[in-house]
Amino acid sequence: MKLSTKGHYGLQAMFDLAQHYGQGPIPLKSVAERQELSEHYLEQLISGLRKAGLVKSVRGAQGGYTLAKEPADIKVGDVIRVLEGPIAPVDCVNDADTESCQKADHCVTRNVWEKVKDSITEVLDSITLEDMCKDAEKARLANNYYMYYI
Amino acid sequence: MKLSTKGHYGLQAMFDLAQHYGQGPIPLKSVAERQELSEHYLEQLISGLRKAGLVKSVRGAQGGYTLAKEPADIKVGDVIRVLEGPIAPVDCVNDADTESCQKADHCVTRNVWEKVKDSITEVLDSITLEDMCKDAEKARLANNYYMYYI
DNA sequence: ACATATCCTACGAAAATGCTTGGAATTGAG
DNA sequence: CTCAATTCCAAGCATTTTCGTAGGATATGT
Repeated sequence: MKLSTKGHYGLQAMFDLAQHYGQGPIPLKSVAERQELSEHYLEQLISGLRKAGLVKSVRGAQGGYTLAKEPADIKVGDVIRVLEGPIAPVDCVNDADTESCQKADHCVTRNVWEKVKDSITEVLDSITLEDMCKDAEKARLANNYYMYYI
Repeated sequence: MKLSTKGHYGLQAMFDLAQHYGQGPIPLKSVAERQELSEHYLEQLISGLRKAGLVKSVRGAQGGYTLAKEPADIKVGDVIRVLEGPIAPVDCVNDADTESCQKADHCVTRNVWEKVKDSITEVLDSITLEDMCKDAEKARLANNYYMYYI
């Protein structure tokens, strides 16, 4: 039940873009530096996100990437589905899968994975990039408070 | 976010043992046949479950495996943790991981994975093998009903 | 004695992962 | 116009993981 680095790093990158939303195109180099990730590898990940319509790119000098929609309109689930494929612990609970298990109707273990799938989906689709930015801001304020009074 | 076949097949095997609980040791060969899995491969999976104390074995002719506890006392989460390792989409939300991310305290993406972890754990630990057996029985009855009246 | 089992170790093919490499195309700034 | 910054694209590649298979040793009821 592990996420690959695609989903892991990719969400970090999208969060970074969300934090700089409205500041024009952000070069991937700066994202990679802040998030301490390989720029070339990030490039591959963000390529998929662009094709999926989640980010927009501006080529050439002073170019970079921006979110294609407002942070409030991008769910973590949207990002993860692009980078990791369908959210489904086993193939037989993947709706898009044509040749799923014949026993599907009366398969009890399948029911377990269906519940897990629903549960993960619920969490990922309930969090937007804006939510994450607000969390970050809260954490920042809490940290300042701490530093000031101790 | 995929489960490996270890967790997938392993849970099927445990469910099979649960359905035959109280009938003495069940040879792996019969489990493998019913669940349509490789016996040799299942052997490796159940070996881990035995070492973890979830199943007991009886060697020799007329031997086999039985659950070490009642189906009601074995949670799906127990089985999955043995077969798949800690339930944690990324390492930095794995409590057992010593060298987790330094930024842990103020990492916003980490919070997302923490929520996902909690959500999966909640589901897997809320279902016991007995629950699965009851579901199977319900499905069986519903199916008979259907076959009888149509 | 023998058939039926568990137990154990090792091997191995195939796929996925996590990048790196190298270069082409685009474009704003000097 | 030139140059540096940047996206875009395709391929390669080492490592790890996955998903088993193979072969045999050990135990035990009949």
